[in-house]
Amino acid sequence: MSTAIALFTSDLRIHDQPVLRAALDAADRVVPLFVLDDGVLGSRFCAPNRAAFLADCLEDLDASLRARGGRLVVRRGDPVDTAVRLAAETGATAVHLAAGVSGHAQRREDRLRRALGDLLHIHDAVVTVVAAGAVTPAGRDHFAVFTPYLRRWEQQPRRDPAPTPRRVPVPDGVQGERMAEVRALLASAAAGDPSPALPRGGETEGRRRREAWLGAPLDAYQDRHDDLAGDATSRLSPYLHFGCLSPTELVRDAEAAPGPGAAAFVRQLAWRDFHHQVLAARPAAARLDYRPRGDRWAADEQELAAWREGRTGYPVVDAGMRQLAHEGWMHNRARLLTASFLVKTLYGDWRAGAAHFLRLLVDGDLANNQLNWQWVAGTGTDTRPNRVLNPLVQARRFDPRGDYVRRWVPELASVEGPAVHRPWRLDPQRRAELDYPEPLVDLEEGTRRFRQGRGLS
DNA sequence: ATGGAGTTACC
DNA sequence: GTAACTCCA
Repeated sequence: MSTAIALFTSDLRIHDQPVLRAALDAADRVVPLFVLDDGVLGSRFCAPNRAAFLADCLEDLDASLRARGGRLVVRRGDPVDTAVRLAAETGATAVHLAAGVSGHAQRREDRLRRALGDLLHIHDAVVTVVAAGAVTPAGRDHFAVFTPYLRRWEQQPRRDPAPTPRRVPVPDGVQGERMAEVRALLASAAAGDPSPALPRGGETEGRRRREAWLGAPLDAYQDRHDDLAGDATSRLSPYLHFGCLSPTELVRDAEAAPGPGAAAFVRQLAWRDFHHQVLAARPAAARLDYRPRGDRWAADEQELAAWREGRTGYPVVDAGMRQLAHEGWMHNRARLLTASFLVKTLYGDWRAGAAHFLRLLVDGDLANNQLNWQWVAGTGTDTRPNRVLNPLVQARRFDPRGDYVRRWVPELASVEGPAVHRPWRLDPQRRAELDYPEPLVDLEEGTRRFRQGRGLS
């Protein structure tokens, strides 16, 4: 009787799960293992929203495995030590793992390889459609420009989705935490309570939302995905981040849908792969400027706090920040405009903004988050560093009636129409009644502030 | 405003 | 010939 370990990370699903599939194909019995990483649990990365979502994912995965005669083994500790110890304990002759792109994932992979040698099997294209590094430009290790990347990405042959296992035979007597204990551990390790309107995690919920999204016509996506109040986005990002959904399956099924909306949606999924291949090649870009531009970031702590709490005095910015706090999620257009406000208007360091997003976003993904922030900050792969998103222009374009603001900024709920975007123009008595902050900076009087640090000798 | 055309640089 | 860069939007 041979045994293999399927080490789950950001691939918490049983459908199109190459890691689990390979373990099952290669051995008689499989230990599906998830390690609550002490290094993550005890750090600032243990964000309440993702910890709660993760508990849902693990519970759902355990239930799916139990329905197939198995279960999920969850242990707390160092993932490498835990996997090595479990391999010795069960006599496992193989450990299967999905390739990761972050520095943390790469170090974990390296340590596992040193400890396990040939026993370790790394699987590509589990968390992305095209594996990081699978396509590269001549003479470089990664693409720095999206359009040529997309061309190659589209031509790349797709992996066939792995068949869903019917039976998962798990050896008897393998110790693991009970699911109630897992949830309690995650809740106590998290620094604070989850957002009130956090979505439910797990593959089952993810697939339900996937079917709903693909079942409705995708036509409108191209025209409406930027509309803040319309909220016509898939909201599948948390499920993709935790691997509850296979991006390969999602792209295949979206491509089967007709029309330009489907292509626009697939394009967004390609951006995900693009950022993953950048981070895999430059893991330090999670912290350091991809292209250092000599910026001198200037926002003070009070301005930063006002931004975090959604009281900058710019209603569309504050609406985004409050949606983030309430749902653990923000409309992508709002992410761009709130990020631009911090970085380009207040001159706040993108790292501070990215850290706040990572604390709250339930889909908070190192590659997408840090590299999108760098894109906005002008330090990323983009070669146009001086792009500024004016919140008033963004508001007019993407929340023309002001509905998004009224939904998320209750102080302004009584202000009708697009006037809600400029509360400073209301008469003074009305403004006093609203109890809404004065704008942190004036963007209407031609006093546009330019970023500092550029062009200085 | 997560672009396009034209140019440069390097395979 | 391809990807990155520059300028122009």
